[in-house]
Amino acid sequence: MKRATSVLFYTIDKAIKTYRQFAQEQLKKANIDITIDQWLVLNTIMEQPGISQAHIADYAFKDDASVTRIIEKLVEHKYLKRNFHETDRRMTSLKVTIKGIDVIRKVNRIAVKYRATALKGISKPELEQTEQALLKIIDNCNK
Amino acid sequence: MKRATSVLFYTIDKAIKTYRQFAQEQLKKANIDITIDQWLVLNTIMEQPGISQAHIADYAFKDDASVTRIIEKLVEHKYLKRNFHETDRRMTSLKVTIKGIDVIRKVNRIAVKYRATALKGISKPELEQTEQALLKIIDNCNK
DNA sequence: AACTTTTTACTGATATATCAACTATTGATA
DNA sequence: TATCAATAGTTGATATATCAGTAAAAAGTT
Repeated sequence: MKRATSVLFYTIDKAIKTYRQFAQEQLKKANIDITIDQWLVLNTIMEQPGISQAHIADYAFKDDASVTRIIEKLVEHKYLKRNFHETDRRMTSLKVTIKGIDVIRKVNRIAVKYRATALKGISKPELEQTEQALLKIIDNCNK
Repeated sequence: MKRATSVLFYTIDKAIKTYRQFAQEQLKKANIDITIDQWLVLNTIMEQPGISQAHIADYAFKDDASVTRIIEKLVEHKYLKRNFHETDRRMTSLKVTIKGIDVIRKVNRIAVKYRATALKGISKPELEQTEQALLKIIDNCNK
């Protein structure tokens, strides 16, 4: 981990890992039995009912295979019900259960707080500039 | 993925994943048979001969267990030799092989380029501000 | 309608992350 | 020195990421 050009990527990596650990810890403390990634997928389905797994993958920036397996876990936990799609038999029909709705509510309540904690002391312009820089990196890597 | 506070973490996650994919792709194109994480560990040992696995974990921000397994892969690939430490028998003595030195050289040559590509169009002050914001997040999550 | 391409999802293999439990060794201390 | 605590590393279990390959269905084309 050296100077200037290389160190930023190291810091990005460390920041997201630290944040994830922090977030997961907050959920554990609140006795909420779900991983951050599972929540992300579940919440995506909640917000966009009828969404396909491929679109979940796009939206949550995950691999198709990961989405398939995360959905398996969500079904095991009874946060989600999976059925065949009525008109397109390639697709699955995904329905968040009452238990799933409940866990999302709980997570969201806590998430608002820990996100604020994680961003404390960073001004809005700074946040925006940071986001812009990251978007630029994403763009640069996609060419 | 909603407004203001939550979106940044999503962007951070996406940025580091996109960058990793991009970097890994560059190595593949150059026919270099090593993963980014393996390189990170190997390079750390190269730069700090005699370093313990625990310190590698700290330095590369990885889990102890991950370091153990990454080192296994590096030994399998013959990039690294592992022996018992002479004075402290709990520790391992890690030596980068000629083949290891060679692969590090190759990666470093390419890494300089792809890092520059990934950061193209972002000014030095912007980079520094971005880094500061990320460090602040890390700090906030560690309290 | 027959054929081809695309889409959707799943599966297998491998790599890494994370947490917890564990062994062996060393260091501290009573 | 006998005991206890700390350190270094490994291992197992589980979750996720990534890539490649595959099957089934749907959509497009001739």
